[in-house]
Amino acid sequence: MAISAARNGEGERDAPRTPPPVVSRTGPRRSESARLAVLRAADDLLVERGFDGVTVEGIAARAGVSKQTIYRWWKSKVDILLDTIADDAPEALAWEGGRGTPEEELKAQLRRVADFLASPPGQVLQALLGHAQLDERTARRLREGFVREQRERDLAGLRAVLARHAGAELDRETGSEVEAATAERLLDALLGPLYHQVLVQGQVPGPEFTDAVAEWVLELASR
Amino acid sequence: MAISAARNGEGERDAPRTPPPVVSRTGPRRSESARLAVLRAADDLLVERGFDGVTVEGIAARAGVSKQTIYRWWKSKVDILLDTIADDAPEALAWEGGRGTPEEELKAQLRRVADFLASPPGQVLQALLGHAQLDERTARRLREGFVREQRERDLAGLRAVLARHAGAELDRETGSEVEAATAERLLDALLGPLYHQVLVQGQVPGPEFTDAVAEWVLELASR
Amino acid sequence: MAISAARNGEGERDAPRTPPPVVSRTGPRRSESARLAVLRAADDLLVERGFDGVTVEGIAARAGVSKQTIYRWWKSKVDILLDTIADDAPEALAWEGGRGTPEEELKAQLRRVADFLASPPGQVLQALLGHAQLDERTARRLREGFVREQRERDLAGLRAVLARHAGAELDRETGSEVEAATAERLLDALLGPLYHQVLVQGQVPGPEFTDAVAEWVLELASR
Amino acid sequence: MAISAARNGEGERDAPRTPPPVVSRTGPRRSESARLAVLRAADDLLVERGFDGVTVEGIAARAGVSKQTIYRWWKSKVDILLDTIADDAPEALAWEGGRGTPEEELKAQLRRVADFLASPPGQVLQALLGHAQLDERTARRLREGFVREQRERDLAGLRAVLARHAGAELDRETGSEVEAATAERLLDALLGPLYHQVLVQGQVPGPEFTDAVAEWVLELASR
DNA sequence: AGCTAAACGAGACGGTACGTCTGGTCTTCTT
DNA sequence: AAGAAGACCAGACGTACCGTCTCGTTTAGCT
Repeated sequence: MAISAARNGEGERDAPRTPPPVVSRTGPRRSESARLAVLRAADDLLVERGFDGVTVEGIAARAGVSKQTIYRWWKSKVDILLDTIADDAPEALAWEGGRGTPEEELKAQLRRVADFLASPPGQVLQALLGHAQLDERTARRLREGFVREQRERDLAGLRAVLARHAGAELDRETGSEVEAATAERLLDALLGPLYHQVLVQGQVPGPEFTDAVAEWVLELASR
Repeated sequence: MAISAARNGEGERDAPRTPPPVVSRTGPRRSESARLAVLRAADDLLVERGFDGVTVEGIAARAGVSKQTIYRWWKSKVDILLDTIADDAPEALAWEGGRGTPEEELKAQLRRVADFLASPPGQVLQALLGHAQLDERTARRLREGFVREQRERDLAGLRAVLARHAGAELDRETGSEVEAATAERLLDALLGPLYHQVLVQGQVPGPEFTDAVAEWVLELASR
Repeated sequence: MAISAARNGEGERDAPRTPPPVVSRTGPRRSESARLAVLRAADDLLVERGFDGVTVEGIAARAGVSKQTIYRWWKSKVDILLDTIADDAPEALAWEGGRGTPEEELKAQLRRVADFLASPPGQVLQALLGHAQLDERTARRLREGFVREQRERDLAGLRAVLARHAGAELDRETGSEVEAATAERLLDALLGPLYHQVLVQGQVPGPEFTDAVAEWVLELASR
Repeated sequence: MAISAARNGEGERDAPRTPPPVVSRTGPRRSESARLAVLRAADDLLVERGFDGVTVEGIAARAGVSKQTIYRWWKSKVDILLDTIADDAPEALAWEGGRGTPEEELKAQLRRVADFLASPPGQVLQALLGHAQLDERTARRLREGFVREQRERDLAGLRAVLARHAGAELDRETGSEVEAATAERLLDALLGPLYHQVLVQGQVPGPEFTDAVAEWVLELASR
């Protein structure tokens, strides 16, 4: 729900970010096939050769597109990679509300995040998170864009689950809604260990890890 | 304790990893002042201009040293940065056992980690963790070196604290020693949220955050 | 006289060289204002910024015309410049027969050539002659077009002057008409030093230079 | 004679024009083989593909040298071409004093110039003269360098021939030395027609042309 | 008064070369 | 032998124009 709303709000967002042309204009429109070929090529190169193996020239060559076409629409290879996750990540990381018990849902969601991080788009995200440590501009764009949006989706999803969880546990009490600051910290408790494993230890943990973390978070949520 | 032992074992480790020259030799020895100037210059440049602003040529220029001298002793700028944290991090991240209650000690330790991450050597570590996402070689060297060693120190420290905590809570029970796998997960629960804040959200959280996390970990440890 | 004939024959020559449309047609005709704006812009740019400063895009921008409009009517910027001199040069370089003595006429003509070379259209010619050294296609078009035609006009003009000169000198002799090959060489003797000064030495010589050359040519013509 | 003197004065001139290093310096010296490979490649490319076919990248590729090495020593491809003629032209255009009669010597010299212009280095000169019409910087460098120096050599050579010619004609008269300004103009009369043919008409004339011009110049020199 | 075809503006696109930058390696001289 | 100096190959960077190619819009003449 939150997701489809979000999708509505950003449907064309990966297309040129210029505001809709107020005056009618003439001439050819941006080539959608070129755009997709570039995103595809960047993604492939990153998985195949790693971040340093992604070069604008390499993308251009593999996408069958000229360098200038890339520079017309993107400022850097980082911009391109940001677009690829903007295309792929939101649906892969969407909360699927209301399937099974809260515990089941939370475990499923955390597994989904782990699976995503292991997938090609997830590798792109890892690389961008890495580059964000090295480059302030990348950091800002990533955090003000994807990270912030995803965090909002995650907060909404988590709070929904916790509300159901609290309701099921004691449906007579009043304090149904989780306090905002608490939800933030519980989200960190949920995602932190996973990202720590991935970014610091360099491995995507399996279900036994994510399931245990999910259980802990529910325990902590119950005080 | 564990730390000073580690220090003994790695005293010159940041110097060239070649085994000590067995046969006597002639000619000038490696210039220690050059080595320090290089490490210093690399650190300064990273803080001032960020990772991309650190170049071997730039380090050479600022350290008043020739490029070849750097390449003679280090393979890359990453090697240099690895050396700088090997010098600084272990003591900054050492567990100071037995001061106050277990809870106080755990909170203090987590604050110490946060403070370290905000300090110049911590920025170097952040940058290296970032670069490790982009470069397999860096990832291996960092994780097989500093990350592994620090994790061992952290595990030992955490288990000591938990033992004290368990003992204080119920000193009649048998299960004093925390199970290894559980300690690993509790360590992730302790450090994960902090690293997540730093690496993903891009901000070093304050004491209210780290204290809350430390409390949760103790809660979880008590089942 | 010969000139006006030539002008008749090439009046629209700078317009598209396509044969007149046999079938009747509809739609707008070529915009004369666009054509003039382009020629004007090209000329201005060449004088202001030199040959390399003349770009098709620059011409289009300054003329307020689209690139495609230029490429519809000209194949290259060289084509445009060729058109500008085809418009201007023939009259500026015309021989004005029968004013004063042969010597006066010859001197006046050579001064006129020098003046032309110093004028904006003359700079265009210099640039085209320069470019002809670098580009075979330009060389052919320039030499088969303007250069050949101008040479014919010059030969005719010179022979007329020499005929008058010979007649005045010894009007009893038979050999009035100058032999064709000789006239060619005398023309080279007349123009060569001037062009040499301009193209090799890089300066347009003054009247004392051109007058002396003209005198010499008359001397040589008298054997 | 004048030539060998000139050669002495410019022996290393094509090497880096920086003054001899006053302070002793260390490190590798400029690679002479790279320098020669570059000059050679530029010359070849010009003859094979024309001026526009000469690109810095193409030269680098053919010479087996990196672009940076070229840009370290030359500012542009024009600089490289200037060096190639500085290497080749002076000897090809040297006056060989005192062989045969003045007339024979003058004819031989003019033929030599024509032959040079038809040779590969002569094509380079043509191209540079062409480019000098298009680019002020090239013009200055060419004229202040090679053109000026060659003109001095030519003036000396011509004056020597004319002196012999005047002496042979009337060895009792006083006015042996030709006046400077006159020599300049006679040189223009000698070279002008040839360069005019080459640069404007686009063809290198044969001996019948150059011989006739040489004869005329001697005639004019005799008043 | 339409109809229709050309001319035109705007500008996206694949290319090619530019001149700059840094990375690592290697060579030469000095200490 | 270590070190300073710096030449060298390699290759990506981001820019500038090129000449070609759609697109819609505007404008004449012809029905």
